Amino acid sequence: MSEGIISAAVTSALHKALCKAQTDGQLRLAVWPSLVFDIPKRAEWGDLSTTVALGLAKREKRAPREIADVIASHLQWETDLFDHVNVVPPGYINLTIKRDQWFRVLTEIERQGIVYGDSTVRAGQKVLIEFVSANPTGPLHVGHGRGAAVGDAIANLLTRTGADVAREYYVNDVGTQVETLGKSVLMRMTQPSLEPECKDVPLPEGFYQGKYISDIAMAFVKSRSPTTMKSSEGAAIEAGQFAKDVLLQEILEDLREFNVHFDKVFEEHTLYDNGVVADALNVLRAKEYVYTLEEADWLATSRWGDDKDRVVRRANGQYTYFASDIAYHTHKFNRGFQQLINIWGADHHGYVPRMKAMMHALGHLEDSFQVSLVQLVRLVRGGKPVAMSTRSGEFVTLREVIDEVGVDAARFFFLMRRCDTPLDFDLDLAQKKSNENPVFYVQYAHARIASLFRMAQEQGINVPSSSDANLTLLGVQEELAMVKKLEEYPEVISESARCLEPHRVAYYLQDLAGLFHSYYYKHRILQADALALTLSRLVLIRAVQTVVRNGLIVLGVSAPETM
RNA sequence: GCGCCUGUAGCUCAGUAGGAUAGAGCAUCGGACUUCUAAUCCGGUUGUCGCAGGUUCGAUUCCUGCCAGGCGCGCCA
Repeated sequence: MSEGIISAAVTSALHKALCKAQTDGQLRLAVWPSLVFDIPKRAEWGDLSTTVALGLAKREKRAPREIADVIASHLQWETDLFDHVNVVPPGYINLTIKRDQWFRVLTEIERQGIVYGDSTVRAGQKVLIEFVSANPTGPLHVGHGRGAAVGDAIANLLTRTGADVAREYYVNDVGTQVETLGKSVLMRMTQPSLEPECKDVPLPEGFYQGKYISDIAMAFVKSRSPTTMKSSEGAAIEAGQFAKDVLLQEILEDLREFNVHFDKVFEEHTLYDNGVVADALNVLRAKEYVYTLEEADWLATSRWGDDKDRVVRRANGQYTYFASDIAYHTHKFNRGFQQLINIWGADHHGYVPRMKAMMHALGHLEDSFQVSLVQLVRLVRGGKPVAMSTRSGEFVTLREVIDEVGVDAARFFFLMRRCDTPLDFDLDLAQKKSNENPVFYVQYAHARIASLFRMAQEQGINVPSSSDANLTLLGVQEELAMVKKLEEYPEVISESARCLEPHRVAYYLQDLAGLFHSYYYKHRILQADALALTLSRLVLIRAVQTVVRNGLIVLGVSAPETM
């Protein structure tokens, strides 16, 4: 179920009402309208409202108000579900749900527990999500961290909607950059720069500058006999391989610490070792999508909207990065994945059109490939941006951020904003233990509920099952508001998954936590002289706790019992 | 020059398969601790939804053109 039980019931009632209207000849309904409704902005407009009548007016050639009246007249019969049905000009149908119906939400959450919010909209779909894929030429920086958090959360969302999801990290270990990496290591070795005081001496432009290069150089020296220390071509390759392996392991270690795990680390060089690149290009050449011009091979991407055709093999015989990517994505499809999702830094957006073109060339729907572009992260401390520069190698690493604010805060902050807008990451705020800090605020709602349960336990009160509580005692406005919010959760998940937008979950959790904190302050939950009320309130807040936890799991943030 | 993203309250941002009087947090001002965690809560203030047209019963949302900011436009990866 991709929507809450109340929404589902209303959809079904609306469907029935339209059928009845059609059978009775009141509406033609040649084209069936989509049964959408939203939560009205104002409470006096009811719990839910639909604009189907407005949408139908043109096709039925009748006033929207009339159509709304017809539909409403049939909805009126659903007396178990609706308290009342109002038609408001120009043709809104406002629905007020019977109060008792709402309590079914609590029973449902109790029944489903950890899977509340899950759906089957992507059942049977094999999805490959490729993310991070940072080049193994240095440690992960904060931007990669955002990509990691976003990719992992999206993968969680897809799993929650029933997809069979594989997480993959693609390693560019072919080409000039590993060579440059090796040369950088050698240069640190051949200069007298292994001495600690020389680590800061900059290398010539175009080489990797970070201090980590010196560390790797030292490790490389230890692992090799001095005779192989010549700065020959062979030594550069060897040093590059060595450095790449070290850095990749460190990257994966950082990601593990960040609770990001991959099903597969896919190394680009295997595509060459196994002839996948040549095969993939041969297939495209057979379709006459690849042609030779001026001794280079081109893929005719401009046929499908790219600005120009792209070189796949250079005149010197070497394949381009794009050739690897063609092979890699061909290989993804060949492994049985139907939907490919890539999470990229926004600076790669210029690459998207040729990827879309590639899909056409490979004979797949353009929609089978989706990219989420993740914008930059700007670290802020004391209200001022933290200086970052990749050129000097003095960027802020993901590890430094994790060490400073913790995994939970880092992940939540990375997921707080829509990923295509730049993110200001406030390092001070992320560490605050107060309501200003959204992570803390949400986690604290979970912990506070756990604390209430402990307190109840001490008084000999266990949280009852919903069937053992009189839920109709839940009557105050704050309680109803929370239940309605809980009912929205499945749709929040399915919509976040559909749009690949995990930030919606973060916003939802802040709203829900806000409702809870406000409720907690206004109404006493544990009341010795009102046991029945206490029991029903415990059922309610357990449902809140379940949903907060489920949402945090999607974001990859822990749900603590105590704080 | 071409392309992509962004432009919503003082700040940071939600909201867009078109819907009713546009929201939240922060900041600011003023309140609430003999209390189940005050690690929290309550109230007040805040808008030409970048600008101009168009589509329509209705546009922050869709289309076109401008303006501003960011990013990208290699036989690099």
